[in-house]
Amino acid sequence: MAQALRAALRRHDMVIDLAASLLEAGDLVAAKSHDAILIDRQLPDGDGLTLVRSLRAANNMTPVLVLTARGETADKVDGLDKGADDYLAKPFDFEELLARLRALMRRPISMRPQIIRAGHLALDLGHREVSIRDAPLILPRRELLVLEALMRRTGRMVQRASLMEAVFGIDDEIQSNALDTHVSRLRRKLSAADSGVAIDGVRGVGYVLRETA
Amino acid sequence: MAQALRAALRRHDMVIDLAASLLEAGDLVAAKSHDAILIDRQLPDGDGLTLVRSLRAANNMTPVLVLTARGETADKVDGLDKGADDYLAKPFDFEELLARLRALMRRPISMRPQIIRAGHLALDLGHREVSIRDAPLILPRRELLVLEALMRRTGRMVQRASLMEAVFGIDDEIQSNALDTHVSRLRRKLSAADSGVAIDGVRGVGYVLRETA
DNA sequence: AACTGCGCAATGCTGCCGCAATGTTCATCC
DNA sequence: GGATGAACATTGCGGCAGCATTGCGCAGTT
Repeated sequence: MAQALRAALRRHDMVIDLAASLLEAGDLVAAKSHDAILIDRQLPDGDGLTLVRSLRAANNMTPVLVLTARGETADKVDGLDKGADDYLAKPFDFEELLARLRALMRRPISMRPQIIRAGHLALDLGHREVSIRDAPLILPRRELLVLEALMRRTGRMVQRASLMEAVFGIDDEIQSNALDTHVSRLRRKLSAADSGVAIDGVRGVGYVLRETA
Repeated sequence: MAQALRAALRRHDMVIDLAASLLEAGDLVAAKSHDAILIDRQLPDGDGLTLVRSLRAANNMTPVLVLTARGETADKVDGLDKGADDYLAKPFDFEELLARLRALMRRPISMRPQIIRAGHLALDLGHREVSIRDAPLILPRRELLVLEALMRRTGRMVQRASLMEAVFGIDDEIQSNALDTHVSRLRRKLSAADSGVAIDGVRGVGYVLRETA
C-alpha cells in the first residue's frame, strides 16, 4: 500500500521518503525536513500518532496528514487534537488525498533567512549570497568567506590568523600570501560597486571592515 | 443552521461574526481579521468558494474551512485547490468540525502563491504544469523540480545542496552529476522556447534563475 | 515492443585560486 | 629625517577542480 502510494505521488512530482515503521519514520524526520508527512495509525511498531506527538513536543511543525482505518468521529478528534493537521479515513479517494496534501503544503516558509548587513551590503548566510542595494553581487567562494568573517565583526578587528582559519580551515597549510590576494580582489569589487564599506588593513594584526559614511 | 452553529461554537469560547450572505461575508472579512473562516458553499447569492478565491487573490491567508452538501471527491478537490484549507461534507459531526477548526487555527497559515511567474514563464504549483506565454511546456519530472526550486527564489541564489534535496530525496543517494544533467537539459528547453529566463551557474555555490531583459 | 526519463560516465572548458614577482606603505633605528 | 627592512598590496599566470554538454544503456511506462 505504501509503495503504491509512493508511486502514485511520484507521478505527481513529489519526492518521497518512505519508512516502513514508526522507528524508521522517526529517524527520517529527524534526518531532514519535509514539506509534509503522511502517516498511518496502524504501524508494525505502534500508533502513528506517537510520532506526531513527539514531533510537536520537539517543536517540529511539519504538516502531518494521518491515515486511519477507523473513521469514527472520536478517533478523528483525538488525532487532530494530538497535533495532526488533517485526518483521512480509509478507504479514501486518491484525488482527495492529493488535494489535502497540496493544501497542507502551502505552508509558510518557517526558516527565516539570517542576514548580516553592513553599509549597503546584505549577506544572506543561509544561501551564501551577497547583495548590494538589492542587486546581487556574485563572489567566488574564498572571497565570500573573507567577507563573511569580516562582516560578522563589522567595525571590529579580525585577527589575521582568525581570517586564515575562516577561509582555509585549520589543517590547510597555505604558505603564500593567498589571503592577501583574496582581500585585494574583494577590495576591488567592493569599491567598484557602491558598497558603503571598505577593508582596512592593520599592520601586524589583521583587518577591519569599516562602514564608509 | 448558522445560528445553531454559532451557539455551539460560542459554548466553546469562540467569538463569532455571522454573515448571512456572500456579500456580507466579504464585508466582514475585509473589515477585520479572523482566526478562521467557516463558510458554506450554498449561499443565497452564490458559492462560498468565490469568497475564498477573492481572499487568496488579495493575499489574505486566513484559514478557511468549507462546508458543503455535496461530498464527492471532485468537489473536495476543487475546493481545496481553490485555496480552502479544509473541506467538510454535510452531514458532519459537530465534534469533528470543532477538532478541524482547532487544527486550522493553531497552524499559522500563510499561503504561498499558487502560481509563480518569472520572465514569460508561469508555474502552476497546484497542477504542476508550466506554461510560457500561455502555451503549455511539458517538462520531465526532475527538470520540473529543478525549475520549481529555482522559481521559488527567482533572481536569488539556490545552493547546490538545497537543489539536490529538492530534486532527489534523502535515500536517493546520487553520486554523479545528475543534477548538472538536468540543469543542462532544462537550459536547452528554456532557451529554445522564448522563456525570458536563464539559469546562471555560480561556481562552488549553486544556481540562480535570472530574468533576461 | 517502442518510447521516454533518468542516472551515469567521458570529454571539453571555464574560471577560481594558489603562487610568486613586483610595487607600496609603514615602523624602527641611527 | 632619511635609510632600511618587513609587512602588506596588487597583478599576471598556470594548474586543476568544478561545471557544461553529450551519448549511452537501463528501467519503468504506455
